[in-house]
Amino acid sequence: MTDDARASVGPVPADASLTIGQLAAYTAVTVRAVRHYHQRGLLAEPERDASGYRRYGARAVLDLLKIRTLSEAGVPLARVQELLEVPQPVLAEAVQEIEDDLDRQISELQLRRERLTALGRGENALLPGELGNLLETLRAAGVSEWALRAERDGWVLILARYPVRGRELLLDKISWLAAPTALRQYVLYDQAQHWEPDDPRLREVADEIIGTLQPTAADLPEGWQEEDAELARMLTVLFTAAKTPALLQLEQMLAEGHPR
Amino acid sequence: MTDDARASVGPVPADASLTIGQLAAYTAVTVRAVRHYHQRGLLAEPERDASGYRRYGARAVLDLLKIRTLSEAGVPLARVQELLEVPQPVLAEAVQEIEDDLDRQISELQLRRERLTALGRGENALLPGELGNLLETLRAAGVSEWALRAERDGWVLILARYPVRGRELLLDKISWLAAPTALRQYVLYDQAQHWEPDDPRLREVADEIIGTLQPTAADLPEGWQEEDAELARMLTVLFTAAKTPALLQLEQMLAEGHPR
DNA sequence: TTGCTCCTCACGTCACGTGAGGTGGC
DNA sequence: TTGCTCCTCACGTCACGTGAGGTGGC
Repeated sequence: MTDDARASVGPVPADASLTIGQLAAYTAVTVRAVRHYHQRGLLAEPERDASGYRRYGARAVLDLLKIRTLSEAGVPLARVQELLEVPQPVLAEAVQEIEDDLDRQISELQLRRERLTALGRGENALLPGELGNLLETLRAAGVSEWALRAERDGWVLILARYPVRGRELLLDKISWLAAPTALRQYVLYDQAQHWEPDDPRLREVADEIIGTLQPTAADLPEGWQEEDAELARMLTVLFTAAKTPALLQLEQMLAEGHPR
Repeated sequence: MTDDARASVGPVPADASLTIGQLAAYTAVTVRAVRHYHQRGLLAEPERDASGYRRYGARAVLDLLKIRTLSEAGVPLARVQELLEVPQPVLAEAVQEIEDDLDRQISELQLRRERLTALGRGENALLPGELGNLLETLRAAGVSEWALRAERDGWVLILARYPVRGRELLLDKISWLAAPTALRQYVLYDQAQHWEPDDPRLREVADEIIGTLQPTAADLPEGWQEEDAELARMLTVLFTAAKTPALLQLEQMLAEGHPR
């Protein structure tokens, strides 16, 4: 017997070999997976015993641990097969890349975990942070549920279609509302919609608002790019879609432009 | 128009609505996935425009963000569907469990990352730590590659079949080899196999080993449980499978038992 | 005799991916 | 007219899971 012959891990005496169940249990894969790897040619078919049962030696354990390690790291079985036939230094190099990939997967999972936590706080928490902040500010100021929803839905649509300009406009609105007078006017305007069109308080609200700047779609500067004109139209459509008679009356007063 | 009617997010004017591509891009899913969610009944089919194109409002964005968040966390779509119809507090409770699940997934990935690093160091690094240590000790002592492989493969098979008793025996062997004389005898025994059966150095090695304890399968205490008897037979099969003439001669000398 | 493991097909599963063939707006 | 998006089938993919029907060892 030569040293070479002994060095290769040959067939093992049946007494000291493993059944497919033992192999699978030790390497923590399913029996079905082992058979699947045989079918795909990833794992060599071992000898059979008198009953036709597969009998595995130590090589199968090593190979299977390798296959599982790579496969669980997200490597497709086709690629695993390639890597099984490659010398150790090349494998080590490939493993580096797979590790980077796994690190990205872990970061992704941590991101998903954060988004999940957000969902636990309500669906609005899944929206961009700036929008969430705006809605919180308005809610804290006593803005009606309906207005909150209209604000949210309008911005969602705007942001989805114009991510860059939309975000700029949103930040503009947030800084505008940072002024207490602006926020107060917003709340008044919101409350006014439930009044009768001839409610005398409408006049008071109009007088308070007139004279202070309130940006609207109409204020958008001329000469905007086409995208911006499109955006302006979208803003108009969204924020004039559902106005109560009281609001229309209020806007009429504002359009006249001078306090009575 | 009643407050209730306005509060529900109804169909959006086509001018301010999203195409399936815009919706998909903003929520970072594929167009195909959105259609798939429609097919499964997860996401309501929206109105169509004159060309038969789907037109989405803000509700679809919110719903889709919810679906994506849950689905990416590993929740099956069937379960996602259930959770979409559940009130917020119940959802929040479910999210807790899903978070725990995600945490487990992250831990699993970190484990896989460690195993991947081990694979980068060679296939032996995938084996149990104790076995790896044993092999390192022997390699450092100058044991032949063949003996290392035989040792490794033998223990792999033993550990796979008898995880508990096998590990105990392995630890026994490790502590036995901690004694310098034991390690030296191991190395001598290993080297002797390449000599001629009538090499006079065999006598010297035999004389050195005789008188010191070397545990073998034959030393196993009587009255072992059946598993242990089975294990003993396995040990014998494994470690007498491939002996050179020199080793047989050496064992003959050892069996005689007294130094010449 | 019962229970457990093993065997080989072969169809099923899950969440979409990927053409196939065609229409519509700029 | 070209390029891009949209539409609806409908089969394909990946890594096995899951019976179906049968044998073998204790």
